[in-house]
Amino acid sequence: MQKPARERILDASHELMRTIGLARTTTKEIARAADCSEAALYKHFASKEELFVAVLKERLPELGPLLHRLTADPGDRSVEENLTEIARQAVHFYAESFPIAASLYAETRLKRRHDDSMREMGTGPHTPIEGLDTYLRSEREAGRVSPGADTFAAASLLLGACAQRAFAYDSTIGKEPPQPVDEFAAALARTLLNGISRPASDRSR
Amino acid sequence: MQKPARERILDASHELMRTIGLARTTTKEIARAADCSEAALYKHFASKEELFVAVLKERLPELGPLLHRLTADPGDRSVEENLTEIARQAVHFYAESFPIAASLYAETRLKRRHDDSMREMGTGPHTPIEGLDTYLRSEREAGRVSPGADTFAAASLLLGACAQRAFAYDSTIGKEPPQPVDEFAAALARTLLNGISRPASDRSR
DNA sequence: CCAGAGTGGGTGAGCGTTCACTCACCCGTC
DNA sequence: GACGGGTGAGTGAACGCTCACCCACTCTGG
Repeated sequence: MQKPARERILDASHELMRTIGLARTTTKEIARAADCSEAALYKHFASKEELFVAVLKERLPELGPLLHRLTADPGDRSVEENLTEIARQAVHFYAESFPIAASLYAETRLKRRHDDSMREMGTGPHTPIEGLDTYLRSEREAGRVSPGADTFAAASLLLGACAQRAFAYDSTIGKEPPQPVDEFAAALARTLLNGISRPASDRSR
Repeated sequence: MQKPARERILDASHELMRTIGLARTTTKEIARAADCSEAALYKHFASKEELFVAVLKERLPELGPLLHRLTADPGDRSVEENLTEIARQAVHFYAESFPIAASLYAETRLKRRHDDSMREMGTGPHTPIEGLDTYLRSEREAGRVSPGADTFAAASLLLGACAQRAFAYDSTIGKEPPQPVDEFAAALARTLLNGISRPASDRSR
């Protein structure tokens, strides 16, 4: 036996939730994947629901650190480079966490418990947006972003696009995605910065 | 009895899926809500899974019509007004359809069936993006959008933000949303059009 | 004209299966 | 000898689904 059983159980649950879905992730399947008995699950977790809450709390990745780092120290990269990097990370983050987070909608009881535990920790699905909002505000104060910019709207746009990609294009599994991640991220950052309206100086044409 | 049983069953299933979640929507609950026997369900649908597929196909709203209408005839409203209206509709669309669509991730078998039936109909979660992309391209050709604009990125940004709002802020039920829908939609459209970078003419300050 | 067969929509009871969970018991380590 | 960590064999409940049967209505042949 390699890792301690608790870790193996969490890993196995996480993997099953991602692949066969929350509903089909039964105690029997978890036990088989974690190479232990069903009874062993209950030595480590009081109930299946508590096991799931633990998976959500201990296995889902976070986007916060990157955003905090950039806010604290924007570095010498341009805003566009920073936004591109954020978009790249966000695409990965949502691709990994979205399927599991989404499946909570099938079990509203479990979802409520998870929401509560999130609220206690002062976090939730809205915190990446607020983190990016904060970063953009600091760039605005540094004069690297337009003074009139709506930073919350901008944060919603960028992260929304990344999250949407996770579920709008996973049904097309097998086919390649419409655009490589790097290209997609760069296009988002560029478009968000420049806007799409015809420049005023160009209106006469 | 009012409406035909088939309709009552579809309505009841739809309502239950929204409120208590896909997993807790059992045949017994559906029968009770539709005011008929469990056996009656199977007179109208071959299996529970087929019933769900029917609900998804016949009860989920669509965003396509608005987008096609605007593409065919942009009308005399400005691009910003049109984008604001699209964002408003999209927020409602996603708020209604997202919880159910998301819960499919809990049942990957069912999700695959739904994906297949979507593919046959030539539609899916990516079609609103493509529809908006088409609309923006037509505006670009009409010269009302910057020639260099990446219309796909822009479409991803706008609709992504609307979809994200549906799940990033529904765990905060009880509290009011961070921003009224109309205001949010207007801010998104404005930000997307103008961008957030400091204007070139302003770089000297 | 009308007996009677067929049909669409409905039911109550209950089938087999699977689920989350428990219990009595076991074994190596302080 | 207490105890943390593990097991195999269950348990009751809940699930999706089926079965035999029922009723109201429509069609049809003598």
